[in-house]
Amino acid sequence: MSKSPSREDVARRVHSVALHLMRYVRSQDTALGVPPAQLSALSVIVFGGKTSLSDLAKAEQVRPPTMSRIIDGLVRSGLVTRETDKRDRRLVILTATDKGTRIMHEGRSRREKRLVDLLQPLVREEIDLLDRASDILAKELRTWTH
Amino acid sequence: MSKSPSREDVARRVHSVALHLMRYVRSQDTALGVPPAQLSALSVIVFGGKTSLSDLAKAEQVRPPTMSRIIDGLVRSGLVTRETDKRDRRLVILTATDKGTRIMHEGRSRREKRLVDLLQPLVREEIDLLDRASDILAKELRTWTH
DNA sequence: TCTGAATAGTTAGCATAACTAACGGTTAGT
DNA sequence: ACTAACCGTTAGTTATGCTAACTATTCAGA
Repeated sequence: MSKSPSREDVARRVHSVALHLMRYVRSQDTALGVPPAQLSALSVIVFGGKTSLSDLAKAEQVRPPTMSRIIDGLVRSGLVTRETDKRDRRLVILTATDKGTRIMHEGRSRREKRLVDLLQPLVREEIDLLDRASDILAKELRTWTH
Repeated sequence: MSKSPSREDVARRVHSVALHLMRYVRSQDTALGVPPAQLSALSVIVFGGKTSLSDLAKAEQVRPPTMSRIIDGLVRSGLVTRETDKRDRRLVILTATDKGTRIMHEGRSRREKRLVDLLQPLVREEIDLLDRASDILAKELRTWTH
């Protein structure tokens, strides 16, 4: 029977693991030729559907000017289209192109493969445990971000 | 009894949680007035002790020229000192100043507090579960990075 | 021992990405 | 109709990533 760890200990470990995990999966993204911030924004556009620029900026926790230039890059690469909303002409509506959608799915697939490789040696019980741990953290993160 | 999730599902959830968790804790770092890459490098110098520039670059998964400039910033802010090794005069030895050490500990404490806040509502069993999950992932990450 | 290869770090030049401040165009409220 | 609020862009600064090319130092072999 091992001693129960303190919240501080667990916080430290969870933080360290999250940090290294992100480094581990991000190494796959360079193959796509799309810079990280653009890739992240594209992901929201593809999987979240059409959005305005401000909403996207909020979702990515970035200021509007920053998002404006990220979109510049995506439009220049033909991955996203920019159009003004008919109802409210102040709004900019972003839509992923076919090319953008294709690249995003490829990227997602690459990252997932990489993570699945990592989880490969784990047994059923460990996989289930990771799933429950993810759920717990996801639930708490939702209460803090919304 | 709920159905066991596939490795792909778990990979997706773990990835998503790690992503949001990093965003959540990083929001605390702006208060320190030290940019993210510099903070990360400083962390290695403070907690890992003296290192050469190349070793630091490897640890941070960055090219030497990039690390050289990150160190420029840390030296300019008086958080780190640069000196050439006596034995091998090609090497640059980085050491954290008192100010650098102080700031690093403050940053670590802020991040941990933030994470402890997140974990606050969780019960004992959930904390233990997160601890085991961290251990599992940490172990797998070690086999892939070393 | 001397000469050439390898290693460590820096400099220069480029692209991406973050910020604030300031601005123009659009909509909404009184 | 006027004013305030809102949305997005432009301009300018700083930070961070890369490759290529360079200097200085060390090492290895003839």
